[in-house]
Amino acid sequence: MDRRQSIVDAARQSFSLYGYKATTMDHVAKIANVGKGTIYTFFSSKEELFEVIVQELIRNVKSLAMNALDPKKAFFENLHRALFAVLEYRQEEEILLRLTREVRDFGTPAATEGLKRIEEAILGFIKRQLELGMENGSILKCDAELVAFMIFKTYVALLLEWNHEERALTNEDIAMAFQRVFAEGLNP
Amino acid sequence: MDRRQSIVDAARQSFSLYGYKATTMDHVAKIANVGKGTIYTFFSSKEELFEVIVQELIRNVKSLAMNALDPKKAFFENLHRALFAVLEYRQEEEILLRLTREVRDFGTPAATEGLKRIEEAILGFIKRQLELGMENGSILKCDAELVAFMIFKTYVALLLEWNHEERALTNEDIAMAFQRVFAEGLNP
DNA sequence: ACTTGACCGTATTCGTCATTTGGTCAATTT
DNA sequence: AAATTGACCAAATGACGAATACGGTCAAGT
Repeated sequence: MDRRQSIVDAARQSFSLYGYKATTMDHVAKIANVGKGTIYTFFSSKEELFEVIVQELIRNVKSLAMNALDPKKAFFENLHRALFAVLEYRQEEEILLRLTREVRDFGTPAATEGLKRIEEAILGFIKRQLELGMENGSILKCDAELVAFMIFKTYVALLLEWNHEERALTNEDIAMAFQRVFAEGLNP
Repeated sequence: MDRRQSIVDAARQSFSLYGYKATTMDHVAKIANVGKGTIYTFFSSKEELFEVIVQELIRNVKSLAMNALDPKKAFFENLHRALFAVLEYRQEEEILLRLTREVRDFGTPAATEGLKRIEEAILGFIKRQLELGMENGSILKCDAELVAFMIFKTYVALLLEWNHEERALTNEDIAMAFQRVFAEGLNP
């Protein structure tokens, strides 16, 4: 295994366990079994190393979303499937949990920026699906950028902010609400 | 003017300027021109004093929402008018800005709880409007609690989190998006 | 009877010094 | 000659203890 990959793997591990701020380059070097200065032959800074990890996460998210789509299913069902897959990944991927907590607790600039980039990738995916949906007649014409934002924020709020203990939301609850509100609308 | 009201007014002023945490009872006493011990003849604790201010804010929010409704306008236009009024108030009322910032920066428990109570009052208003709308046939049957949550979270995200400098959102943009997505739906 | 502000235990803040960190580069290794 | 290392450095961060502040209390004063 080459050194660059060892360093990237070590960094991913450390960011996952300790977050961005508490990850030291000394520690990354030790995990990777290289001298600290060797890191700087591949990456100009801690931030650039983190950027590589963020790019990785973005690729994973996009891949997950694409793989959740099933050509035989309806537009909104697919959108729900993709979003659910992505947000489920976000709930399980250790490094994302870590970074989310760090941003919430400390507002670390690099972590904040990294998570923002990932969110933008998700929004971009939704926007493209909306545009495709309009082209092939699956949905009516709308402002794709704005609607993507609305859908995403609502979805995230449902998954992360809905806190009624007597009434937990199931995956089906969310899919149905999604269909009811965004697909069908509330007008008689 | 009675002492109790002086104390409440002084507290509102101090919470507005310094937030919950940095507001001291000594300072409130000085603004109100009373001895510190006098505060405790009316309120058993700092939290109880804060609670009175929160109740006030909730009353204001409810009143604003109700006053924005116009019987001659359509359901969603009214809902947008009420939400816009409430969130505009939230953007301008000094104490709410202060508390929001404090929760974001420090997560002060009392401030967090207070803002949550205000949010619940807004959600309650939306839910009631949805229920009334269903009763009089303005909207189709739906899960009022869940839909109120979705509408509110989307609205807040549009007002507070939409950050595209090349494309600021106007009141009309939001009203139209609201109508397009929640009222009409996206299905052909 | 009501009001006050000194007092108290606890919590918080602040200044200081010790330690750590990201990045550098001379020395060492390959 | 090229690649690697880890000691070093200035700046940043953290730990610690003393000083100060805070919410709540109540004896003294009005």
